[in-house]
Amino acid sequence: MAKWLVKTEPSECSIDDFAKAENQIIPWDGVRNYQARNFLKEMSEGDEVFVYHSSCRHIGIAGIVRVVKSSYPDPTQFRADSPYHDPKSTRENPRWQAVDMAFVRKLERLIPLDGIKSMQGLEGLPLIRRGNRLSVMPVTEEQWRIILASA
DNA sequence: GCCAACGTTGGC
DNA sequence: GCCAACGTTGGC
Repeated sequence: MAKWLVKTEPSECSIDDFAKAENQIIPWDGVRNYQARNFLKEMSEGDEVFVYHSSCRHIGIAGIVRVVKSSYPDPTQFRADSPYHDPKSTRENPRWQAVDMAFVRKLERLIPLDGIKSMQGLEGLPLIRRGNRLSVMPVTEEQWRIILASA
């Protein structure tokens, strides 16, 4: 079972939104970066995912969700009224993918970015690499264990 | 295929 | 609000 991390602005979609959502499921759509999309395609049902809150007051990992539906064409790319609309994408050859994720739990205390940066053994984690902008990334079992051990 | 210009991300 | 870093676009 693979592990992942996704970034989100909590004003858009937070771990609390997962807890409150119908069936506690939210489609993870609107990803418009090829590298991130390729990781979405690799996700399988049951994979666990850290939810990282970015661009906000308390930056860090706030909770855990789980993939409940593996990748499918992101419907927002076809909607002319969506901010995620991509006029170059077609139904026959869709560019962008989404997955469905479900709430697992909120961490009792957020794991702050500073803490993550100071942990030993996370050197390979894209999140803490300088200038990194990847919004969907793999997390190794070892990295997952190290991060959770601090929670 | 190169690369400058531009828009976006995201921490501070 | 600032700005460094990065990805994308488009002219050539």
